[in-house]
Amino acid sequence: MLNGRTPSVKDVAAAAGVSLGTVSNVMNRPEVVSARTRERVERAMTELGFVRNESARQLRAGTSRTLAYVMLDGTNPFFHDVAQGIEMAAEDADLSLFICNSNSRSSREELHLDRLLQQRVQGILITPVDPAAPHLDELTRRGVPLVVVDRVRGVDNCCSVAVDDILGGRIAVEHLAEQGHERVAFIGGPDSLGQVGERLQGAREIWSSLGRSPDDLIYLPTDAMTVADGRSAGERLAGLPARRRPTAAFCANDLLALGLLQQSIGAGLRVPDDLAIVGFDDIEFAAAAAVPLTSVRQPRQELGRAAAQLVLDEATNPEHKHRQLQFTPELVARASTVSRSRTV
Amino acid sequence: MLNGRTPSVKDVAAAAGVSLGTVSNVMNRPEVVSARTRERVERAMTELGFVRNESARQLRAGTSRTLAYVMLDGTNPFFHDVAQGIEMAAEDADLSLFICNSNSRSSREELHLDRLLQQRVQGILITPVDPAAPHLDELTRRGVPLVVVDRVRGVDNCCSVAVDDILGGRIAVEHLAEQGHERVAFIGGPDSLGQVGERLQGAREIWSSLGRSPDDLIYLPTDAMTVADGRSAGERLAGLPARRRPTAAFCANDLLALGLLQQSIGAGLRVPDDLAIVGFDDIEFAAAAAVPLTSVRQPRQELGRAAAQLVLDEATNPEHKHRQLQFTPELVARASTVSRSRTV
DNA sequence: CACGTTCTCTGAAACATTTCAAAGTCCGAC
DNA sequence: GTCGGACTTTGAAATGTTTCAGAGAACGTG
Repeated sequence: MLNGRTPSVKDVAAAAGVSLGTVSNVMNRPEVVSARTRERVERAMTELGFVRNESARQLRAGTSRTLAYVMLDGTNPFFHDVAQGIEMAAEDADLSLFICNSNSRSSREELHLDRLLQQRVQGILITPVDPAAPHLDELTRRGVPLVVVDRVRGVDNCCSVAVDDILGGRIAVEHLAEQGHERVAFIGGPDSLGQVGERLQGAREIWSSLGRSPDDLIYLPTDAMTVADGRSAGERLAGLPARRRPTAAFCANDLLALGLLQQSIGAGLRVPDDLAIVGFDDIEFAAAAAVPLTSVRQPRQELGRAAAQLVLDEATNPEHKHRQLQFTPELVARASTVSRSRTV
Repeated sequence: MLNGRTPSVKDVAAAAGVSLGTVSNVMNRPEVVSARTRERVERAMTELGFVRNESARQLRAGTSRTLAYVMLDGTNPFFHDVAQGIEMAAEDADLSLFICNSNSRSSREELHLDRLLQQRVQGILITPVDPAAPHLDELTRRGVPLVVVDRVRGVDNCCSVAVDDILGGRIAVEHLAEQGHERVAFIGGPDSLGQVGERLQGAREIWSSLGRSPDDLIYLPTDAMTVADGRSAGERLAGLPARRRPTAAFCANDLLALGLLQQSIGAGLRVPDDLAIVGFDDIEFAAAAAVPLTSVRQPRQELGRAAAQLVLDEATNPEHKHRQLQFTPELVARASTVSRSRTV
C-alpha cells in the first residue's frame, strides 16, 4: 500500500471516503465536522500512520510554529537556563523552539540568523555578540519579531529583557561592605561589554556613597569571563602586596567566581575568612561549589519567559509597542561571604 | 513596492527579466547559467532583499536541511557538550540542528518526536528516557534515520554511540585501589539505568579480580544523579559506622561527585585524604571544582560528532548498516584522588 | 548554407497543505 | 408541501519552490 510513500492528506481522504477539505477540517476545525465522519477520518489517519507535513502547512498557512533563540555561549549554564524559560513559554503557546549557539562569534550568529530567516520563524530571541550589529537592524527592518535578551540595544527599535546591572553591582558591593570589607576587587572584562561596565559602575557608586576611597575598589580586568579567567585573576590578586590586597572580590559572573574560588582554595586561602567572593547570575553550580557561592541572582528562567512573551506579542498583536523590560537582581548570600560561625 | 509581502522567486524573476526557473538555477546550479544573467539575478535578489522560503524548498525538494537532537537533561552540561559535537558535524554538512530537551520525561520526549516527524527532519539523535520505549521503534519503522546517543538499545535495529561503561567502572575503581583504598563506595542510581548498572558491574569485576571482598565495595543507591543526590549520599556516607566507612567514592556522574564533594568539605573532611572522589563524564565543572575532580572522561563532543555522522550515513547512503559504536573512556586523575604531596 | 553541438533559458507540472465560496442535506415550522 | 436556516461537505485555487523536457540561440564544421 502507498508503495512506501508517507501518506498524505489525499490518502487519508481516499481511505475515509471523504474529500481533502474534510480531512483538513478534522485537523484544524474539528467542531465543524460531524462526529461520525470525524471519527472515520481519525481512524483512517491512525491506520495509515498519517503525519501532517509541517512544511506544506506552513507554506500554505503562511505562519510558522517555531521560535528561535540564538544564545551567546553554550558553555555558560546561564544561557541554558534562559533557554529553558523560553522553551516553557513556547510550549504554552504550542510552539517549538529552535536553539542556536553563536559561541560569541559574529559570523556564526549571522549564519544562524540567515537560516532562521529562511525558515520564516515566528520570532527571534537573541543574546547578541554585539547589540549594535547592523544585521540586527536588518531583522527589524524585515519585520521579524525580535527580542534582545540579557543585553540592551540603543533605545527603542526593538524589545529587550535584562536585569538592572547597575543595581546588581550596588547590592553586591554593599553586601561586602556590610561584611566589613575595606578593600574590594572587581573582576570582569572586557569592560567594553555593557554588562561589565554597568556592574562596575554600580559597584563604584555604592562604594563612594559609603564614603570609601576609590583606591580601595580595585578593578582587575579579564579577557573573558570563563573559569580560567577567574583562576588567573586569582593569581594576580595573590601577587598584590599585602597591604594593597583586597579581602573580598566581586566577580562579574559566576564562572569567574568559581575559577577564583578554586585558585584561592588551592593556594591555601580560607574562603570567606581570607577572601570573600561574590559572583553574578546565580547559576546552579554557584550553590553547588565546595564553598557555596554568594551571588547576585538573575531570574534566569523568568528572563527567558518574559522575552518569549514579548516576541509573541510582537508576532500576534498588531498594536505591539516595543518595551525594555528590566528585572531586579537579588543577592543570595551563602558561605563564600558569610563565615560559618555567623551563619545559622 | 511589493506592497509589503516578502519577495518571492517570482518577484526576483520579474525584476531581473528572466524566468522562474532561471532564478532557481542561480541558487541551486549556478554553473548552468551564464555569468551575465547570473549577476543580473543576484543583483535583483539583494535589491529586493530576497530570502528563500525554506518550507517551499523542502516541500518541493522533499528533503529537509535539519537534524534534531532530543537531549535527556538540560541541567547536565554533559549533554550540551554532546550537542555541541553534533552541531559541529551538522555544520560541516551544511545542516541546521534542532535541539530539544525531554527533561527526563517520556511525555515530553514523545511530544518532541511527534513535532520532529511533522517537520520531516533528516534524522534524529536522541538520548532517550527509556531506550526500550516503543515510540523509538515506531521511528525506525517509519524509516527516519535514528541514532541513540549515550545509551544502547536491544541489538541492532538502530545505530548507537556510547562509551564502554563497564570499562569505565573498572578504570575508576582500579585507580582507587592503586591509591591504596581498601573500602570504596559506589554512588549512583537508579540501577535500572543501563549506565549505572554497567559502571557498577565494571567496578565489581575489577574489585573482585583484585582479590578484594565484595563487602568492601559498598553500593549507595540514589534516586537520580543530581548535585542534590550527591549531597545526600554524602550524608549517608558520613552516617556509616567508622569501620564500615569507605575512604573513597566512585560516583556514576560528575554532578553526584560535585554534590558529594561539597557535602564532604562542608562537613570538614579533607579531600582526598579523608575521602577520595572519582566522578564520571569529566564535564568542565569537574576540573573547575575547588578540589579538582578526578573523573572518567567521556569524549563528549566526539560522541556527538560520531552520532551525527552515523545519522547522516543512514540518511544518505542506501547501503547503510546499523552500527553500535563504542568509545573508550579514559581516567583523568586530579586532586580529588591524588593528595597534593604525591602530585607533581 | 544546412547540420549537429553546446550552451542557456523557459514554462508547466508537482509537492502537501489550507481556505473559502458554494453546493448539499436535513429538519422543523408555517 | 414548501420554505428558511442550520449544519456538513466539496472542489478548486493558492502558497513558493524545484525539476525537467524541450525550445532557442549561437557557433563551428562540412
